Amino acid sequence: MSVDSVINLPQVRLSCRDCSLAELCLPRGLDAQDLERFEAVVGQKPPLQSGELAYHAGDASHALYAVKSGSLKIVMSALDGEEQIIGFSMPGELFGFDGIQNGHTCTAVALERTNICELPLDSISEISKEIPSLNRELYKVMAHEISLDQSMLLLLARRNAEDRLAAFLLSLSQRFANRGFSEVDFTLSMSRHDIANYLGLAAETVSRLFSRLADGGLLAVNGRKIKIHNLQGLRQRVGDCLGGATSATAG
Amino acid sequence: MSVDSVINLPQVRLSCRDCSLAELCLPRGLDAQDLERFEAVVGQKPPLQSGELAYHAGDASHALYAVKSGSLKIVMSALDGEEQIIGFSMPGELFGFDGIQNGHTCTAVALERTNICELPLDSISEISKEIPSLNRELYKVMAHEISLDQSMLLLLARRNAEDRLAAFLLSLSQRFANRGFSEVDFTLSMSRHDIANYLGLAAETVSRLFSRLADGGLLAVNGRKIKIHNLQGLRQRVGDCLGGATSATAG
DNA sequence: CGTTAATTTGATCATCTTCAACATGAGTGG
DNA sequence: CCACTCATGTTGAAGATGATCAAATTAACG
Repeated sequence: MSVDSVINLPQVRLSCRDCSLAELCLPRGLDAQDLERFEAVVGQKPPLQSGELAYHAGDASHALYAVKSGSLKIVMSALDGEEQIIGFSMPGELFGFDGIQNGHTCTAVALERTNICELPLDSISEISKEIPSLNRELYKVMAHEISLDQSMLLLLARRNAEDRLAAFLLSLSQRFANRGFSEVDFTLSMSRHDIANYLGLAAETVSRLFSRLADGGLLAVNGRKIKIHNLQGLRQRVGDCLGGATSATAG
Repeated sequence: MSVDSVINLPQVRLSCRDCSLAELCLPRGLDAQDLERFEAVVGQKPPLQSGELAYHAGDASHALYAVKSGSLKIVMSALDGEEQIIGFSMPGELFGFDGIQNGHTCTAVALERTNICELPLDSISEISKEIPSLNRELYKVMAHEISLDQSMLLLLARRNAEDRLAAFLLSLSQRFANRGFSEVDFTLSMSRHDIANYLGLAAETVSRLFSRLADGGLLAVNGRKIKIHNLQGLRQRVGDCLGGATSATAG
């Protein structure tokens, strides 16, 4: 799972140029010169242990974050204590968009040992004035986030449990593939309970659906280890549901 | 319902300064001088009749839009033809954020006779370089859109049918109030079918829920005319669900 | 005023939730 | 190395919520 490409010293400046995720991350649109200026404002946070928070709902939001290794869940809490997982963030993905206005509306929880880069909003805002392509890229990333959330609305409102899980697995598969990992053979970093919450289902239902998909020969499940045997079949089962939904940036 | 404050000539330049919705709309953060520059790039489209489109999924996206009067639904289509209403846009609200990147992912349909202002992306991008407060405001509006979509995810994933409808009505009530209309007495511009689609329910269920809420004495329903008798009670019924969810900008 | 669309209401059915019991597995301490 | 515990996951059975099908009623509009 580890995608670290640098030694993880807390708070060191780090080079996006040397980062294996640069093609997926915010600076993907920048030329060498602008990239250098961009790097100068990027900080690295100490690694998060599983269960630790990158930020908490209610915190003032002073930065965006990029996942360098590991993964997180982005959780929105209702006033009555009910929680909803809004998305999962994987290496190369940005998170922290929730409540750029009035402080965070979500909490970001590491699902495993996780390294993140910090992009202070002030600095970003400052340099994006002078780097139009960065400004454009930021808009794009936010518009993308909107599209993903909206695809997720369609999934929750119109699809049954099995379609939702299949779409979720396909999304993960796609995201692993984009990062150079196997698209048919991966390990989930989130619990059944987290998957269920994300998909608006009960954990028991998710468990049953995994069994059913496995019985159907589409995939093999061993705890959190997934082997997709029939990617094409899985795609067909999802139907033509989604135009690529289920989160690639979140928060 | 009509909030027109100028005569509706197609494509005329119009004054945001004279618009009764200025406080709700994008230019709310601008001083007099910047407002003038902003106005210069705003165009007005010919009024849309009920059922007409502001844009269609697949169209290149070359503008953001603001509702001047009337209302629209923002609809996302899955490849298999299934449709999901992502939000409803009311006067003073912006829409058209879907697919700023690769063309629109949604279709915007007028629910009644509707006037909209057009903010060409090129011009916006141009002048926002020179008006930092406009740039900031744009980010805020998009971040707000993300928060709303995410609150909607919580609503769809975790709340039952009655809570969803109550939350929807409260959201409308709030938005009418913000626009100077009664918060307890208003007319829906969307059909039961549209409401049901938006809330991930069947139209029959929505109809039954209206009856049930009316039987409970919380409100009176007469077709699309709603009279809320017990706003506080409605709020309690929704519980502490939402931090203000259910769409104020969409698309 | 007649025709069509929208809405309401009823009855039945399916999906998914809930409750409960059991299995598995990692981690701890004897 | 094994027993114990707590967390996580699986499976079964019953029940509830909301969907679907069907029919009746009302509203909208030319």
